[in-house]
Amino acid sequence: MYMAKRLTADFYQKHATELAPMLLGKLLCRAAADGVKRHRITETECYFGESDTACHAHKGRTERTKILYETGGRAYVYLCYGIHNLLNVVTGGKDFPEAVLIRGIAGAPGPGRLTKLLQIDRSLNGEDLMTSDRLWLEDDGFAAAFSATKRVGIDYATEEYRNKLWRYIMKEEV
DNA sequence: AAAGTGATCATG
DNA sequence: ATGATCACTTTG
Repeated sequence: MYMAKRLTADFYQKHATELAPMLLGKLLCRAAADGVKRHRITETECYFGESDTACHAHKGRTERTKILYETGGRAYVYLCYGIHNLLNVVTGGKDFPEAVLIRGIAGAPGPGRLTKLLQIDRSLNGEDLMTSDRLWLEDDGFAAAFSATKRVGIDYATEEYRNKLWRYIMKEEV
């Protein structure tokens, strides 16, 4: 048996392209009034650098995107379509913008649904996942099989980047 | 298929 | 100050 342990700095400093599939099967942990809830991540998607036309930072550093340029291990939460809070994990080294969008957890498919369930909103933007007592990630040794597909909802990106297989979906447990 | 909803960013 | 644009979800 493997004790769940919090993910640490060296893990988050990998590139988003490498880390996105590794986040599948990890536990998204959220402190609530009635205790800590843990949810297994089932779907992720990565956004990688200013050259990625789907990445929020593709037009450079702004007030909203500056968190993406930080060293990996922070949360990037933003409001999408005026309604949904979307949770990303900032990855990689300092001054290179990249992140992994958490698109689904067990029992709550959809990036907007899971944040509603876990009550994650922009007050958690910038949260340090390595030290926070409100939001963090753990590894309990679960190894996930997965498939890679194209990202969704990014019609505005160039064809090259629309076609990247940067969405990772965990296969059903058997 | 289309609305709902509001922060963000570029433009004036 | 204003307007276009969205990394979605729900409803019909």
